[in-house]
Amino acid sequence: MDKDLKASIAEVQVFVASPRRAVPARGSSEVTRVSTGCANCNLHEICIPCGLTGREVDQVEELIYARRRVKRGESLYRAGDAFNSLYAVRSGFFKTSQMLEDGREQITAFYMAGEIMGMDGIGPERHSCNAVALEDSQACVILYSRLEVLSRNLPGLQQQFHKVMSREIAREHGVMLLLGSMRAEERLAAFLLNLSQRFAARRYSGHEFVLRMTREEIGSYLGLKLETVSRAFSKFQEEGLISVRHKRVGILDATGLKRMIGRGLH
Amino acid sequence: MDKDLKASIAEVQVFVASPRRAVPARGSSEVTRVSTGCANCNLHEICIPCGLTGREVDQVEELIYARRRVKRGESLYRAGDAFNSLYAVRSGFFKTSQMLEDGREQITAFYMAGEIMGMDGIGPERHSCNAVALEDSQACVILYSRLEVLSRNLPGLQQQFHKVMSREIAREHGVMLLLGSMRAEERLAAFLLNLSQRFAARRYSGHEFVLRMTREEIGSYLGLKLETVSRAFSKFQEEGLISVRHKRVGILDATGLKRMIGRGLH
DNA sequence: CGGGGATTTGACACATATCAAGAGCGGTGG
DNA sequence: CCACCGCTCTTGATATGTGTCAAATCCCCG
Repeated sequence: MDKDLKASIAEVQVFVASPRRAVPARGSSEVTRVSTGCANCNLHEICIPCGLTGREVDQVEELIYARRRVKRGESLYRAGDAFNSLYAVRSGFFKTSQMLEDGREQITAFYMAGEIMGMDGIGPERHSCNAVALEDSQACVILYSRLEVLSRNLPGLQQQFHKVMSREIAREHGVMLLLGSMRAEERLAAFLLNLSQRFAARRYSGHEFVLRMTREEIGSYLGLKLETVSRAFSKFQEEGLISVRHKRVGILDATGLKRMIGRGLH
Repeated sequence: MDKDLKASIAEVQVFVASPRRAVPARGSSEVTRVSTGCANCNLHEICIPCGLTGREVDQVEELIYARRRVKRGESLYRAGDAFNSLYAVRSGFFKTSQMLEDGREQITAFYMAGEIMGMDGIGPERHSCNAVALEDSQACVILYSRLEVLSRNLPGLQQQFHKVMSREIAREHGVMLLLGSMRAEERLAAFLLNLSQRFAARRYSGHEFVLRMTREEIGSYLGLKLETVSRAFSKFQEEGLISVRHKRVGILDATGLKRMIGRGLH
């Protein structure tokens, strides 16, 4: 039994008034009652409670049925699973991906702390992609049925939820622009700048960070092969735009990176 | 004054109880009060009212502030415009696109009757892409502020709206899969099958239809150049999968088209 | 400390882009 | 109603960006 699991057991507390039913554990991921609610969570400026008043945040906490620990490489949910809840990343890093029959995998997103996963499942009432942890992670389980009810009574929550969905749509538009009209180096530059920005928004360094995904996963997300990603990294390093050593990346010249996007050839 | 405009004026009726403010006309597009409400609209099985009871549909009609006529090539909204409403396509065909500084355009979607546009504007409270009519078209103006209020009181509407947003996210995942991991011919096959299906859902022929967009626009959507699109059309025709004559397309072998997707090379 | 996956780099292949020319069609105006 | 013009589409020849295959090195994880 590893230390994470021990910690998770120690953390079990009756926090939610009346959990309606059990959430099935998948793989070795573990389900725990939440001990720290949204009000104490340091992500409340980024996550669902963003913009809500203290009283409202207390109510929003009731949404969180439990928290799930997911170890590196394991699934939070899989394509085809029944849809019951959304997930907010509490800690760690996830990827979501779609598969083609022949095994080709397209990564559709990387999620970091405070971001919401699973919204594509609402329509079909079934998850349509796989969510896998890129490192040992935790996700808050947001029961969708409760979210529906609660957001009818809390306009602020309703608004925030709609904005979260809307931003997911807008984000994907950006990815479509990237995949449909940018060249390999532009794609990687856009990707690095995006990561940098998101780390900075979480008060981590936006200038120096560790990639949680492999070159192959970056390639899958960007519609490139891993060798092409690797070559682009090397080229950026030669040009003094970044420093790379395996997964450790330093952004040396963010302006230079921005300049390479959106100007066609050269 | 053309016949469409005359018709639009003839159509003006006080249908909505208290329009709060004028919707500014853009270009030569025209705003009219709606005469036929959602209950009579033949799209109610596809559009927002889908799944609602008759009573509920009556209430949903209050969402529709007006209808806008947009002529071919003109904008329904532009990137940067303040966001006030969503739009449901009443008739015709629209494209939405994102621009890069250097003028590259990525078409992010084609919308046909019953589909909802503009959801990416909710988060930023500003439209983030351009919506242009591909033929003379009409769109129902859904005031977002009313949608928020009404969906708090009509659970069915809330549910339907969330599903519409969710499906938009899922659709974009599909496009990302297409752009990120399919080859030119697979992309076109997927595109044609998708169009065919959507026409069929609207009781038009899914076997024979007229493309509303140019080869260049198809290419922009699929991340290809127009010549590549044209060549793929010709190849499909040679292989007996489809018939093409300019914008008129016949699907001769849907199974064959499906077979070419998702099997890697060849 | 050992082993296997991840990364880098090179050489070459191939899919798609680019450039170019001509044909077809549709809308407009005489 | 016909003829013209311009835009769209098709097709060919060539260029190029990225994929593919291969091998060596590096590290991280167990």
